[in-house]
Amino acid sequence: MDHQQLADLLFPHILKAPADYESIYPERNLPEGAKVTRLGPSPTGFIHLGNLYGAFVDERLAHQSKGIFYLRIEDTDDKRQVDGAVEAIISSLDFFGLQFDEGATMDGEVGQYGPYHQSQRGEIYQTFVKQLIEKGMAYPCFCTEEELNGIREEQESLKENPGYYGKWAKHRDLSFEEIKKRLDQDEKFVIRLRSKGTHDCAEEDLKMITVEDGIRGPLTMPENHQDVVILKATGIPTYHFAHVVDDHLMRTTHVIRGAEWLPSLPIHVELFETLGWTHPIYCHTAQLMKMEDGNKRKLSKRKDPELSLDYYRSEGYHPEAVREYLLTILNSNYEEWRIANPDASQNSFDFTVEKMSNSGTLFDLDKLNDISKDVLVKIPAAELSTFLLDWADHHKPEIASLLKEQQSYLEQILDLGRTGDKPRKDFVYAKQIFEFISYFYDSYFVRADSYPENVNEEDAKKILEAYLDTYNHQDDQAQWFDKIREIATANNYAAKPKDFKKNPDLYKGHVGDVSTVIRIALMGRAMSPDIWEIQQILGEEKTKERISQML
RNA sequence: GGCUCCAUGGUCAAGCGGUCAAGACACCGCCCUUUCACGGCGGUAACCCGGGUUCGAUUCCCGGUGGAGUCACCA
Repeated sequence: MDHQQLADLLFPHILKAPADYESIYPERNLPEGAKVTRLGPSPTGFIHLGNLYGAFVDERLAHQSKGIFYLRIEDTDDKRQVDGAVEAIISSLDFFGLQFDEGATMDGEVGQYGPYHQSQRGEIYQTFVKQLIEKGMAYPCFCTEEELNGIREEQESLKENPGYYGKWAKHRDLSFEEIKKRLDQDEKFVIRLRSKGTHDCAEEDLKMITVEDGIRGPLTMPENHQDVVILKATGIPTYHFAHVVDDHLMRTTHVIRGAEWLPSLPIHVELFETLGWTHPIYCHTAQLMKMEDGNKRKLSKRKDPELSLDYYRSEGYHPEAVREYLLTILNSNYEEWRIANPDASQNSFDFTVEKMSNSGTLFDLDKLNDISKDVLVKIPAAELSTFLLDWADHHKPEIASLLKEQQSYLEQILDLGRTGDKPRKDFVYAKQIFEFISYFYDSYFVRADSYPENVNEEDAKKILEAYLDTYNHQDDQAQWFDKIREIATANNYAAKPKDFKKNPDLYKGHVGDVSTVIRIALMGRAMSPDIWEIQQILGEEKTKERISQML
């Protein structure tokens, strides 16, 4: 078989040679040790936490080493394109603070290694495919879907491994004439790799390959033996081939991807070898798991829409909190570092792949929430109010207008109890914050909690009546509290909790119960910041009104 | 089913041949406090099983078991 002749027959329009691309995309001129990473999403419009998790590693590795972090759109699957998906991806990542140095952007492409949309790189891939055909390392395959299904069924009934390889590779050795005849009949074809891998031998004779994974250390597995499709009938490459060509030509040094890619690693290794290139350092990250029916399960795009990035946006999680959470599950020593450096910037943490976990991490909302509290408590009220307003604008327009009417009122509210050395950590995410402070707004004020058990209706009324009678909005905090004590004593509640604890039989309760009654009358709930401070913000009129309503 | 990865408390996770097996979240208790929080202190709770190697295995090796992933002209 004259391979050159076949190559020209198959790809007459390809005139460039691989060497041309090597010079168009030369080695990058970067400082020693600089890492080049990439994010390669397929534009289905759906990004979830797992994508962000991986993207974070890419970003940290690149920027920590003064390297390059770029965005490449892997749109080789024409069936799964979604309009506006690229924009959605970029803006979503930007929201969480991830910026690309190169690649696809809102305003087109930036960088010398483009195009960065795989759909626009057809000629490049085909040039390398043509070269493989010239060398006899790849061949056209005309099998239809039905034929392929037939092969698989036969393999299944024979209990042989499924796939296109060895004797099952029907079109591996088609003659030039046969190929030409099929081409003349306009038959559709794909290009397959002619794998050099072994398969029909004893288990112990299987050739193994060892790849040093950046996270997992040495990985040993059987070499690839499948004649995988590298170019689809549409002339577009499969992921495998596009990955190898692009990451070589774009001079990627580290490929960070999920563990679901582990099984196809041998394919990629063979492809790199066949093309005569060295592969980048692979870092296979652990997958984000979810607990379901007592079992862990990989986060799934279809089943877990609540774990899409949009979920965190619409709930109003602060991007900084999500980053902080991701960092703590990404690097096991991050939490420790954070405790030692409470005010340091996240970027000053020395991120390493060695400290990454390689077993599946269960997504833990409790932990995220806890971290979020710590992050939000450090954000000044003015900034927090901007964040809240921005969230409301996008997700709760009716609340947005309400909040905007009195912005300084909002800031006072958000500042409550958050100053001093023991600030309250009441806030978790925007939606929750609004619910937490909703009693400041009449239209959202609800009475959710009831009086403490040891205070009966009658006493509650007496307490509130006395409170209203003696209420003076000008009282300072001490004066105000003295009055509460008097009311407590007058109704046989201990003025000090300790007195009550010493002699529980002498009292109906203690001054705390009295406070709780007032709190519930004013705020509708048993949990809130300091009552006196709230009253100062609420104003005299509204305070009295809420108390009166309960009489 | 083949191949691959993984295996320490409920969850995340230190550990890398000798430890009373860290820490964080959650939970419980106590303290502080006018209440609610915050904070402080303390507590419950773990090395999947079986063989080796070794003076000694959570740690190394082998075999089970369990969980996960993957076997497309999807990425």
